[in-house]
Amino acid sequence: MKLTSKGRYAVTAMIDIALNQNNGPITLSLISERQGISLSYLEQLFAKLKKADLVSSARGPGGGYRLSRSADEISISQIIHAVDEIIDAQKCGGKVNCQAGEKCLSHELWRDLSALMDSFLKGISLQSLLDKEHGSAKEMKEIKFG
Amino acid sequence: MKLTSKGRYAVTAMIDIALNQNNGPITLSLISERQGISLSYLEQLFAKLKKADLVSSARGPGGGYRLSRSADEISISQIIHAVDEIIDAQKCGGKVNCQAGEKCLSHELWRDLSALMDSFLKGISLQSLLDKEHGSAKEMKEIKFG
DNA sequence: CAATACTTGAGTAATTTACATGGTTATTGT
DNA sequence: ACAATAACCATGTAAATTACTCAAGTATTG
Repeated sequence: MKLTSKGRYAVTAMIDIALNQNNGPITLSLISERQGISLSYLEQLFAKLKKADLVSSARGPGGGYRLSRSADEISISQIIHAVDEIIDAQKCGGKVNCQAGEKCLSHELWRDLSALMDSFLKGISLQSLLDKEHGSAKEMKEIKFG
Repeated sequence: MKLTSKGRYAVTAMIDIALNQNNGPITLSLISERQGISLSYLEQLFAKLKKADLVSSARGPGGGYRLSRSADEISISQIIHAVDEIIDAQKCGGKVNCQAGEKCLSHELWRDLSALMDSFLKGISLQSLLDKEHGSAKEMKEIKFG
């Protein structure tokens, strides 16, 4: 779980598409203008978003990107994970015996927290963000430690 | 709201202290050895953690750091915020009129998400992490959009 | 007074971020 | 067929951030 401005750019772009895709596919040029993100950077991001099957593309005039699924089937977690690489929680492997040590305990606890945060973001869909009406309490009831 | 490996280091270090501070203050050298973080980097992080009043320090032999409050009064949110600077959600100010535009709408939605995420991490205390028994459902009931 | 350990600061290699540039391929309308 | 469009692809890079080294200073203990 990692959360940087890169993830913000991705989520922002996905929001832009979700809001405008009624009239057909959205070009990256349009998103670039509207959101103030460089075209080149958007290309990088959308290569990953496509690889993660969150958007589909159409070439040529009238082409662009659209969501590959309905907005309530796309979670914020998926978007973040598509573009932001994961924080390596264990560099334990190596000389140090890190099976029962203090080190691994802390790492384990961090991994728990990371999983918890991910579950949280899995419960928030792109659509619910747009609607501003995702009752988080309802969705959160399922989240527990493994 | 920002979340990088820097935040992970901070949380890990705080966990280390919480687990060991019974016998008195914990030195950064110890944390450095146990967690595999460089002393110099820990010094940077703990300067901020102290500034945020999450730890208190004692100099000289037998000195070190301890939590400035009980572990269940320190939230993960506080730790993260102490070391990780906030993502600038609005670069809208400038030439573009960004009061009602698409741009500001996306930014507003991101800010909502950010706030939601923060509320979530506010509900998780250092202690509950250690206990692995923070029923998130109970805590989450309060979280709603503004 | 010597050892400890926090405090402070300057400097730096490595990585990541965000962008620029210059192409190529596929699709559309004329 | 032929432009125009827009996704795709690759390389390069300035700026920022990360995580660290090194070197001093200051407060506390025994």
